[in-house]
This record gives sequence, structure tokens and C-alpha cells, in this order.
Amino acid sequence: MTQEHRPSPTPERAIYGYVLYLASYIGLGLYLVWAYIPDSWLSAIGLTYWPQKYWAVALPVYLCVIILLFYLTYLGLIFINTTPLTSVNIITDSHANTQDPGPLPPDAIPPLRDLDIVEGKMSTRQTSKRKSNGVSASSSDSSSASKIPGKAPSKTEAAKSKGSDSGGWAGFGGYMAAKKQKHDNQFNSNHEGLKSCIFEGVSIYVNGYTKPTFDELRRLMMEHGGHYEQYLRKRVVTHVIATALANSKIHSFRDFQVVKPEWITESIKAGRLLSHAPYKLYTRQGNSLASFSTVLTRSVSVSSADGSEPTESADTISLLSQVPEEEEEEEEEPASKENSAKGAKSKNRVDDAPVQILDDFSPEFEDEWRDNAPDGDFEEESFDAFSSAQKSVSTSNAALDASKISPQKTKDPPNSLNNSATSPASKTSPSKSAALPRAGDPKFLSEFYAHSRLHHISTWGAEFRAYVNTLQKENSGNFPGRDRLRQFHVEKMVARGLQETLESSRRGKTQRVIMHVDMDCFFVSVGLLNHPKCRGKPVAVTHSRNKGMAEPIPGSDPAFEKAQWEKRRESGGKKGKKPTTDTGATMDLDSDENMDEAHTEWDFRVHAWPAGKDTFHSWAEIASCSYEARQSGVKNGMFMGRARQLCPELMTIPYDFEGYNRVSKILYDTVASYTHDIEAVSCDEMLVDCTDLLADTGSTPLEFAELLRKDVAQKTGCTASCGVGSSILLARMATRKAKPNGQFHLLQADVLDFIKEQPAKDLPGVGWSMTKKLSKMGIETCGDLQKLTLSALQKEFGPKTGQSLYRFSRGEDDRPIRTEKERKSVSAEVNYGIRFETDADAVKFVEELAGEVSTRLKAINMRGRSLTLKLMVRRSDAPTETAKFMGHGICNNLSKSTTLPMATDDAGMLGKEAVSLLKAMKANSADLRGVRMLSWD
DNA sequence: ATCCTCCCCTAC
DNA sequence: TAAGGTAGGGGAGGAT
Ligand SMILES: Nc1ccn([C@H]2C[C@H](O)[C@@H](COP(=O)(O)OP(=O)(O)OP(=O)(O)O)O2)c(=O)n1
Ligand SMILES: [Mg+2]
Ligand SMILES: [Mg+2]
Repeated sequence: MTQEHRPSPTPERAIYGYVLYLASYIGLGLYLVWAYIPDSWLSAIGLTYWPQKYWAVALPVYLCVIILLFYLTYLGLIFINTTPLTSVNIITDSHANTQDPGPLPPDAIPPLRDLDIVEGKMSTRQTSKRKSNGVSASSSDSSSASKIPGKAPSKTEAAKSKGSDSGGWAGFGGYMAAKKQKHDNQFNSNHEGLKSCIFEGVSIYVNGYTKPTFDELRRLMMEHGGHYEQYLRKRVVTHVIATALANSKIHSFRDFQVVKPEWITESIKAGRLLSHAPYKLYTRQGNSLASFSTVLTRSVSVSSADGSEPTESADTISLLSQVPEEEEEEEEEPASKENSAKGAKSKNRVDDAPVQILDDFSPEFEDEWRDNAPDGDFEEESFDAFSSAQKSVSTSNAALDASKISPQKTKDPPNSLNNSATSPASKTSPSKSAALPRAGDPKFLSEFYAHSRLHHISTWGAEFRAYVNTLQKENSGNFPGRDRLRQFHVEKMVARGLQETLESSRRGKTQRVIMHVDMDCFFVSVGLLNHPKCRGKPVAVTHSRNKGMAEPIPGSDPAFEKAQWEKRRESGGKKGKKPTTDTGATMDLDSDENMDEAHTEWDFRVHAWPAGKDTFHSWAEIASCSYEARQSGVKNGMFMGRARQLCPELMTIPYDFEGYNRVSKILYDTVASYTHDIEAVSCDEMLVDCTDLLADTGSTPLEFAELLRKDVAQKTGCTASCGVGSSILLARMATRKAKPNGQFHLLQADVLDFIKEQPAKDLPGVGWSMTKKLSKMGIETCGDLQKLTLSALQKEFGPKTGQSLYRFSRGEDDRPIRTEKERKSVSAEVNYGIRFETDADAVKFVEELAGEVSTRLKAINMRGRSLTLKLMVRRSDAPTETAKFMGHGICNNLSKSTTLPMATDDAGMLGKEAVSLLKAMKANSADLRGVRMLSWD
């Protein structure tokens, strides 16, 4: 909010204002005292059962704040940092004000009318207070807050309050309402977390590899009042950001301004929105369209024109030539019969349509692609034709750039690719390698997050959940994929001799059909697009660049950590005692060291460590490994050094976060072209309720699975597997059987036989700890589990968990597909690189983290009324240096939470509260190894 | 019973 | 070197 109108105060008004000013601070003070009185004190004076005291008291405080706001405005002074609380409220109000055409924003109010307006608002406020008092106690602070200015609620506000009634998230409803609003809000927002509003009204979509990465651009946009769109939505996206453009993309972007990323960075530098004209990427004439459509028409008759056209909202890449289908066709025929034949128990697995991703791409396709290859600047040399094609399909510019950057890729040592040069996404900016890998450095947080795979998959998961939410509201009954599916079904029928399969005919009407779709070794599959030579070999995606070897960390004691780890395993999840500290925090005596590898036997026999100087162990984690590597026992999440022992020939490829995200989007868009009954599970995985889809198209689940998998493989170059069953449980179990690159329908009649044999550890919700407990009870399979009674299980594991085990072990599961999920909490945590020297360091970092949480809250328009701080503290007997470089080592976890006077998304407020939690927890700053901040209702 | 806080566990 | 995040379900045990 910029002050354009700064009247100088007359003396009388100044005096009057001063009184108001004092009054408001007194009010504020009283409020703070009140709000922070513990419940127990209140109960001492008989106020125990007064519900929602904070809420009740919030109104007077708003009164004071409004007065304060207007007085300050009147003086032309906005110093919102006076107290954090004040700033929150000012923000809230100005936010609401400027969003609507209704009342004038404070800075536009003529000085002489101040009092009138203030009084007007006061009376409005009182009405609203009276009214709200009658409302149920769950009515939230900020929904009243937004009503205070006394204006008719706008559309967006109506949307907000609709949701606020039901939930604790003050004043904000379902994600959709929030998201729809986000753009508007950011347009006018004056949040102090924002560094500026340069990009108000600007909404960007980032295509391909860009100089600041898409992640950083998103961050920048968020910080400067702009908006980042994950999908290329017409009418929302105002600018497409790209550094290079494949010809096929020019077509998709023809309705948008395509601008270089420098436009963003230089605008920020200049402090204002520069014209994008000088930064336009191309001033093109579209000769590309002709060749593009040539590629399009190369499809088999199956695909109708509309089926091939990407939907407007989709990010689908428009290169849709069909994979030749002949060779698959022949195999399918007997196989699908087999699958529908009931007796063929263990042979129900259907590989009938393994999508051909390998090198057997048909030559004519290759040629055709080459003919239409964009521009001449493509270096064929380093890549075989297939991978080139796939790259242009799936990762577009990134891959093209990469091929230019790395002309010498010829002599890769067989075991380790020197591929850093070919990985644009993981090498974002050369200068940042200087950043210290420890908290305290101002760049640490962003640097860490930029490289954290877990951060990325979490973020993407949330984004896809949000995206699926938006799909629900779109309710466009238009599914371009369905025609293709119908067509496909007819062809299959004809091939079968016009007979319905047993599979489809036996499907009762009431029976749900759930499909679980999951990409095969996702990170590896995507990575292989850029490293085709690794295909078919044991491959892992990891940061480790050094063959799984690493120098030992001086002062660390891996043997000790290993011993503790084993001890932990022995105790098998037994609860440690939880002594209560004087602050009320409880302590967990258990080590939390590296649970990820729990499912593998921890076997150090090969390692006499640290004795053997020749043996080094890389503690970098493997994000994903190929199925070839899995044959040797390598698993996702395993340490590289360990994996190297199991599989000495293991090759490594670097991360390509941009590539994963791109493939994920295509996956989601592809499924969304058939149905919107989707539950997003993660960036590589989803659940699809096919019941309606199949009823509509008349096709069978396996036909859909086959078409879908072909679709995905051809658009992305990566394979997916599908499991089908009558419930989420069964679909997921079926997927396990289908993998890799397969599909499997677990027929109802086979369920009981099937489930009996399944290991209990494969049930959802049964992880390392539960497996351990069960195993102690002599339970290994679902069959074993079935022998226990419901009450026995509930007694042992609690009512809910017991019930789940009981039902799941019988193949029963009635959880619905949840297409819409409301976020309940927002958190940020770092358990890596945390090494503080002083308390001040720790405080500073907690404040940084508060900024991060605040940014995330604001980005999705939420506020939390509660705050939890979790610390990982080096266990007193653990060595100071961890085996894993900058890892957290063996720790105790502490957590402590507090309830704020009101919901907030303000960084200052969150930071202040978190710091006081930190101090209350009395942990030695030098021993901190991890920090988490969680904001919730 | 039901709620609250501090955990633990699980999944990707 | 290495980038061990994040959201949600739910149990234990105490308070209401
Ligand atoms: N401990 C883990 C587990 C998973 N992932 C990432 C990398 C995986 O590629 C992606 C998807 O996880 P999946 O469980 O689906 O595993 P994959 O896709 O790698 O293999 P699968 O074929 O079994 O699905 O999540 C990770 O970084 N760390
Ligand atoms: Mg997967
Ligand atoms: Mg998955």
C-alpha cells in the first residue's frame, strides 16, 4: 500500500488522535494480558466454561486497532511494526478493504471525514459483535475481522466465510475458494512478507529450464506480489517464462506473451515492473504449425481428432504421435483372456501391453520426428534418436539445452556418469556452490530446499492435491480421452469376436472400480530420458557423485550410530518413558536415526568401519533405483554406500526436479482427460475411481489401464503401472503385483485367496514398526492376521488401528476416493545442516523458518491459531559429528505447542511465538540438529 | 466420553 | 561430502 495522500495534521486533530492512540494501546495491552492468561487462572475465578475467550476478546482489540489504523493513516504514518499483533490486524483489514470496490481504502479517505468514518465503523462493528455473539463459538477471528469494515461482503469474502463456519482455519474455506482468491489477494496484498508488489496482476507459467529455476521464479513471484501458475491456464496466465522454446511449444503458447526470465529478475532489481517487450523471447512467424500437424496425423485410426488435441487447461505437450501398436496387439490377445479367465490365479498379472519404451521405437517414427525436429540447433550426436524424441516430448527445452551444453559425453566410465554437465536442473547457478551447507548462512534455507528431493515431492504432492480440487469445481463434463477409450473398447471387442469379457460382465453395478496408477521407479525413469545409455542397467538417482564412496567425517563415529540403530531395532518400537520437563514438554528417549532403511536388514558385515581406511561409505540417500538395481536388494531411500555393497555396478544419475514435475503434470493431465474422480496421492501416483468412467464408455478396467499407460508412456517416455480392484486397498495391492510396467486386475472372486498370502507388511499403514510388533507376535502374512479377533487387535493396537488391521487383512476397505482434501496444517522443517554455535544463531534460524511458514500460509491463504515447534537434539551420548555429512545423527525429539491469541500468518508473530517456545524448551543450541515449525488450527 | 498435548508412525 | 520434508492418522495419558 503506498501512501499517496499525506495530510498534515492540525493541532486539534492531533490531540484527539493522540487520545485515540493511547486508548487503543491501553486496549491492546489489556487484551494481551487477557489473552495470555492461562485457562487455569480463569478457572480459579469461575470462568472455566467460557468458551472461546480469545474470540470473544478479539473484537474489542479490533476496535482499538481500527482506531489506531485510521489515526496513523491520518498522520500519514504507517509503521506496522509497532507490535506484531497490530501489524497482523492492519494487514487483515487493509487486505479486505482493498480487495473490494466497496468502501474507500484507508489512504483515500479525506482527513476531515476521519471521525465520521471511524464512528461509522465502530457502530458497524458493534452490530457485528452482537450478531457474532450469538453465533456458535467456532466462528473464527478473521472472518469477523474481515467483516469489521462494515461493507457488504464481496463474492470472495462470501466464499471465504462459507468455509470458515466449519473449520478452524480462520475465515478461509476450502482450498478452491482460497485459490480462486489468491490472485485477487495478491493483486492488492500488502503483506509485509511481500517484498514488493511489482508483479501485481502478473501470473506466470514457467516452461522448461530457466535461469533462475522454476522454483526460484515461483518464490520470487510470491515475494513480489505476483502469481505462479503450475498449469497453463488460459485467462489466468499472463506471461509464459522461457529461455528457449521447442517449436511444438510455440503452438501451445500462441495465445500468451512468452518472455525471458530476465524480465522478472530485472524488474525486481529495478524495483518496478519493466515492460516485457524487450524481453520477449521470440518475434516469430509460425511456420512450425505445418510440420507440427504432420506429426499429429501420424496416428493410428484409433485416435480421433479431438482425442488428440490437448485440452486448453492442460500443460500437455502437443506432440502426440502414436507409438506403433502392432507388436503389442498380438501379445494382448491371449493375455487378456488369461486375465479374465478366473482360474488363472497367479497369472492374473497382465503384461499384455508392456509399453515399449526401450530402444525398439519404430524407425519410421524416428524419421518422422527428425523431419519435424525444431530448428537446426539440435545436436543429435550425444543422444540416440529415441531419447531425443522423448526429450522433446517430455522435457523440451531443458533437454535441448543440455544437448548443447554437453558436447563431450562420449566417454562415460561404466559405473559412474560424469553427467553433471548434462543436468541443467540440478545445476542451477554456479555461484551458489559456495554457500555453506549449514544453517546460518542466509542462503542456506533456499539452497537446501532447492536440492531436497523430499521437499520437492511434498510440495508437488500438495500442488497436485490442490489441482485435483480445482478439477472438481470445474465440473466440465468434457473428457476428451473418453472417445478414444470408447474407440479402443470397440476395437478390442472386435478382436475378441464381439464378446464381453468375463471381467466386465461380472462387474456388479454396486461394485466400485478403483484404479491405482503409479509411475515405475519414477525419478529413474525420468532421469533415463537424459541418460539413455543407462537404460536396462542398475541405476540410482542420488546426489552422491562419487561411486558411493565418501571421505569419513572427522570426529564422526558411524560404528556407534550403527550400534544405536541396532539397539533401536531390538527394542522394536517399545515406548520409552516420557519424563515431563518443567516446561511441560515431553521427551522421547528413542533414537530417531534413519528410519528410512528400516525394511532392509541392517547388515554391516562388509563394513569394518571406520577401521578400514580403504572402505568409504557414502551416506547420500538414493531417491529411486531401477528395477535392475532392486534385484540386488537396493531400495529407495537406502544409503548409497550400502547400495554399492549390494550392487557394485550400480550407476548413478543426478536429480532432474524440473523433469519430474513436468512428467507428473502430464500424468495428471492425461488421467484428467478421462475422469476427474481422482485422488492425488503423490507426484507419481494417484487413485482413480473408474466406476463412472467405465459405465460411461462401456469399456473394461484393463482396457482403460492399457490405453492410459500407453498414453502416458508415449507422452512422457516413462512407464506407469496400474492396479485395479474394488477398493483402494485392493487396487494398491494389485499395483504391487503389476509392477513394473504392467497392469493387474484383482478380481473379486480371487480376493480372499490373494490376500491370505500377502505379507502383512504390505498392508497400508503397516510400516517398519508395526511389522516388527506383528513379527514378534508371530504374524507375517495377512492370513496370520486373520486368525486374531477384532477385539484382540484393538486391545493390542488401539481401536482404529486394530480395526484397520482386521479389515485390511480380509481384503475389506471402504475408504472413499477423496477427490477433495482440505489442508489442515502447514509446516516447514530442516533436519539437515543444523549446527548452531550460539543461541542467537538458533533464534535467527527459527525466525527464518517462521518466515518460510508465513510465506506458505499466505500462499494458500490460511492462518493458524496454534503453533508447534519440534526440535531434534543430539542425544547426549552421540558424537558431535554425524556419520552422514551434516546429518542429524542420533537425536531426541522434543516438541511443544502453543495456542495463539488469534489465527495468524504473520512472520513476526510466528517467529516471536516460536522463539519463546524455543526458549521454553531449554535445549542447548549447539546440540540442535533439526527444527520444525508447524502451524495448525 | 471427549478433549488436549505430545508424541509416534506412515507414505511418497 | 550432501541437501534426513511434510501432512495426516492415531495412540497414551492426563484434564475436563
Ligand atoms: N524414500 C523415498 C521414496 C520415494 N522417493 C521419491 C523417488 C521416487 O521415484 C518417487 C516415487 O516413489 P515410489 O514409492 O512410487 O517409488 P518409485 O516410483 O521410485 O518406484 P516404484 O516403481 O516402486 O513405484 O518418490 C524418495 O525420494 N525417497
Ligand atoms: Mg512409483
Ligand atoms: Mg508412488
